[in-house]
Amino acid sequence: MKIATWNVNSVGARLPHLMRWIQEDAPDVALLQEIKCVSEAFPYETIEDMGYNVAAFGQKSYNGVAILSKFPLEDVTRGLPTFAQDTQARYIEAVTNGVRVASIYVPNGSEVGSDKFSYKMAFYGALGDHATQSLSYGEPLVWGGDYNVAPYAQDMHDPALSGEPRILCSVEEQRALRTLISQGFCDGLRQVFPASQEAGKGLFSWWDYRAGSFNRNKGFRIDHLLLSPQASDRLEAAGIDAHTRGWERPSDHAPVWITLV
DNA sequence: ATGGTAGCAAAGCTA
Repeated sequence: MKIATWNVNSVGARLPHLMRWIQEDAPDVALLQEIKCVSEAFPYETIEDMGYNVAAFGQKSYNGVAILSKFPLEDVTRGLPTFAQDTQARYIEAVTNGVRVASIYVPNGSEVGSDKFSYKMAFYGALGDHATQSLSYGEPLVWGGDYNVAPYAQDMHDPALSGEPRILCSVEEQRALRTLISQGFCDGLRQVFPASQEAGKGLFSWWDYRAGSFNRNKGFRIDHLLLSPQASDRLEAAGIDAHTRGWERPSDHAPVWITLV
């Protein structure tokens, strides 16, 4: 069972890429972020014709998340249950083929110390509360998404940025993501590619559109798949489809995937 | 170096 997460940066603008990637990569489950459209505007027919069930939770112009699956989608939840006051579409959850999956778009945070940064930290707090509940059920759980944090120095093209007061890299953000993982998740990609080994170096999932970041491989690993123990026991393989970032008019993020036995 | 590019939507906001 292959489960992937991808921040597509507008499902409308990226539909040709999404279709090409689905055909080439054939994920069983795709967790999408930043669909940037209302739920009704999702290209359901196009994706359903490719053999997927779709559940979307969108909003106008910004944010928005979706789950695609070759298996039926059951028990769909839109919005973080522990963050009822949130007005932005950043979380959707469903059970598919016996695995409870979530597609998560953590706020970017803009600048460390800003109001948007406080919102990011509050979102992490709500995620932690929901994780406490979710992990208590002892189910296979895969939380995929754009967490907008590079948790360790090895997740940055320049390790010196780690802990610096800049967005994606700060001590506060790293603590928030590491604390979430410590509640009982495993970082799927790091499990397969330890940062201490050669294959674990230079694994990035996002490259800024500006300043030729991709061509210079100035990337960060901010998109993650977090697995409960019942999922990580079944972890077989993992990877990042970085080549999609080299396609014409790409998303600034690349798909991250795992397979479960 | 406070730039640089992309998407939405129609000027500025968000990333």
